[in-house]
Amino acid sequence: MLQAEVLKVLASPRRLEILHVLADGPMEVGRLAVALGASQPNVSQHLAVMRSAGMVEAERDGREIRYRLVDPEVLTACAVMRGVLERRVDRLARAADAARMSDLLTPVS
Amino acid sequence: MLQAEVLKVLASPRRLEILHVLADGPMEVGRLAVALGASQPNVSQHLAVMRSAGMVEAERDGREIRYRLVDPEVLTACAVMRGVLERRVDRLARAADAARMSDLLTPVS
DNA sequence: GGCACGTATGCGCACGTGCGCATACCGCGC
DNA sequence: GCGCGGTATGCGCACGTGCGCATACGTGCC
Repeated sequence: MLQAEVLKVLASPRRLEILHVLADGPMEVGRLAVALGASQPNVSQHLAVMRSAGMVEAERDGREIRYRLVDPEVLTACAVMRGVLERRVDRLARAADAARMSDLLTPVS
Repeated sequence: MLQAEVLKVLASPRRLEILHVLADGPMEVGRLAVALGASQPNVSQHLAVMRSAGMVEAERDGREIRYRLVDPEVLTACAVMRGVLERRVDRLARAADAARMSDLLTPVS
């Protein structure tokens, strides 16, 4: 399952944040670190992971290095995942409502 | 990032295999274990993870328990991921070709 | 009730990984 | 060359997690 490799890279809150920030356009490491409230080495490390996964590209600009998404399609995948998540939340909410309903019907359970 | 929770569940080779097997219809734990060549406790554990993530549902049938996908949309997400993966492989292949080309042009690098 | 089958759970271990920290590398300006 | 800002790398630790194994639970059958 090669997909697992891609998914492992995405299965990290920090990297997902990086992904969403880079969705609005390329950005340098330092600014990313500030935007995420994380340390620079940490961001750099995550970017290295995403880079070796072919998910982002690095481009040098003077002393700074700008990272950008290689395949914006990953955002589509994230959107689909978000849909799955939302439907799951809806189901949970509905289940909670149903539970409350049955509470009303049988107050002394 | 709630998405990370969903992605963590998917970021496992075994669970992806389970996902794809269940894509062809509900199945019992034992048959899943055989199909995957994994131990029954292991499969049961992964199913528990996917179940508490709201990804699969369990239905009792006699002594056996049949699991099925809750939201087939996750398969769509997997398909998108697969597309991302394939494009990545293509890029790598292209890069390899380019490298071979430059080797031909500059044999004594 | 006892038994066999299918499934779930608890435990221990090995391994991967995210983080902070210190530090090395690199390119620019003086 | 030297210092400085920007980035990458190495190290150690704490934590989560997948696995095998043994075992408990639950269900149908005799």
